[in-house]
Amino acid sequence: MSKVNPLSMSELDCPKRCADCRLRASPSFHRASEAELQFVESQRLRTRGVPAGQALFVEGDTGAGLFTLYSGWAFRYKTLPDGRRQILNFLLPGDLVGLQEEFASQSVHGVEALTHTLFCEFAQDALWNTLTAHPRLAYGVIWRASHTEQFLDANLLTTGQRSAVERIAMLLIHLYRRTEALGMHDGDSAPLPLQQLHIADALGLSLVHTNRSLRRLHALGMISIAKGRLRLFAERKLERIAEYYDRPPSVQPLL
Amino acid sequence: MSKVNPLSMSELDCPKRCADCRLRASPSFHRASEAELQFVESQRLRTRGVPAGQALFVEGDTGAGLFTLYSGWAFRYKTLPDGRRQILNFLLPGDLVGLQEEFASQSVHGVEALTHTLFCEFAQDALWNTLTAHPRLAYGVIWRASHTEQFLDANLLTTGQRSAVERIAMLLIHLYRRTEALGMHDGDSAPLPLQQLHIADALGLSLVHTNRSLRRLHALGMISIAKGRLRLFAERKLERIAEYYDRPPSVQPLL
DNA sequence: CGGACATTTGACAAGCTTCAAGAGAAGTGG
DNA sequence: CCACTTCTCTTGAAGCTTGTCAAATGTCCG
Repeated sequence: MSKVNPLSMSELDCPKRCADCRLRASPSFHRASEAELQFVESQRLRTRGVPAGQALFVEGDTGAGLFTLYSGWAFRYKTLPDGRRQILNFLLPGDLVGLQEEFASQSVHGVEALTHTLFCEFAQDALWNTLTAHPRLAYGVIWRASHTEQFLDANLLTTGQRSAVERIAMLLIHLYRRTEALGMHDGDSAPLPLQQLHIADALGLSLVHTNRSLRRLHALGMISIAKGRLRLFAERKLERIAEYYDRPPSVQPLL
Repeated sequence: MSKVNPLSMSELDCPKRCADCRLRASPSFHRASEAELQFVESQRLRTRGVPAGQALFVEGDTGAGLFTLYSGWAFRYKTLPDGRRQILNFLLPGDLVGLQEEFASQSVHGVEALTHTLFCEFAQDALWNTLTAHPRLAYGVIWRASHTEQFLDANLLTTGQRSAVERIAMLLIHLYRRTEALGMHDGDSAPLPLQQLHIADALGLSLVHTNRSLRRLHALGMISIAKGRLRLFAERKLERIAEYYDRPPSVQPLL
């Protein structure tokens, strides 16, 4: 099960020094200066591991802090009182979560792990400290907030306007490319630790209909999902079905 | 047509000095220091008026800048190539738009005016200048980005999980409260310069079904929309229908 | 091997969309 | 100021995508 890829090492612990961070060794992330690294390290409280299926925090929690996902997969979600759940977006290594909690008395969404995950937790006033001490890092935070917003926009377009098959095509392309940009691919297959229920809840579809639509795409020979891995056999055709042509940025900032 | 309310004066021009800004005179916005006011003014390029139904910029435009909505109503949207349109959120005075364009080579959404609007346009490097010179203002920018994200989350929950009537109840409550927080109410009615098509496109519903659902809520005596004004007769009941209990912050930062 | 959970399939119901057309409101020009 | 045009709102009818209920098959793991 051990992988060479640094972004797949969910079983390994997070190093003490940010300078030794596996993420920062990846070409997918901006290089930080020595001073910035030291600063980030000073703002880092601890590492928190969350087993698959467990929550980092849930809706209504108070004092949920600011986190960077170090390894593994997770997702943000909101629920209605009767249990309906909407997955807002999926979190991959490097993603920042908890920015909204900075400005709200209690958390407005939950975060749950899909695989075993490690989060780096930052101090309560880390955002303000960053803003006053390291504008370049703060710029990165805004960059990230802005990109999350971009994906939420895209997802809103999806759930609001696209049909079931279009939605699924869009989500699969999106995740496929994000993992690709992070160097998580293995040959022509991407990791995909989602269950169909996650896909359904992310796209506003029922589980049954999600399954039927997935089968349809499979029957058309366009996709294959097996053993937690996703293969796209007709990326261009899927792109046209979904009318989705976005590509994730190849290099991202990291807090 | 002339109102006493400073936030309704779409027909009036924006003052030269930010210190004279009508928005800043409202208790809905944080007070800025003298230095901050001067700084913001130095970053402001000009005022741009956009007539109702016209675009501030459209998808694919390059070099769209950073704007604050000074007066009037507008909305952000995305479209699919076949014409389907999703309204992402509605913009009210004080709202910041164009942050995403800072980080993208071309704009990923359009902005269209619902009423006659005035936008304050900022310089290309205003964000970076703010970050380095006025962290408190930059904190406000992140606050705003975070709150937009919060609404997008809420809207995603809506389009993904709620039924037509629930969606409409949610949107009407949301807009009702936002206008209320801005002091735009007139007795028990709120301004609502939307057509049913806007409501439909914001919620991912067809125009016809939107109309039917609106009629239903009207027949139940819960709402009334007439002459561009919205009245809610059973706010609590609507709240329970939508399972939507959020309230907008009473005081917001302003760039 | 057994139990829990995920996926798959069938049948039916329902909510929503589409097509179509009339009624009302608002803007335009003579 | 009124006739004309155009846009918005409203309502009916039919059809389709999607949801719900139910149960079988497959898979993982102790």
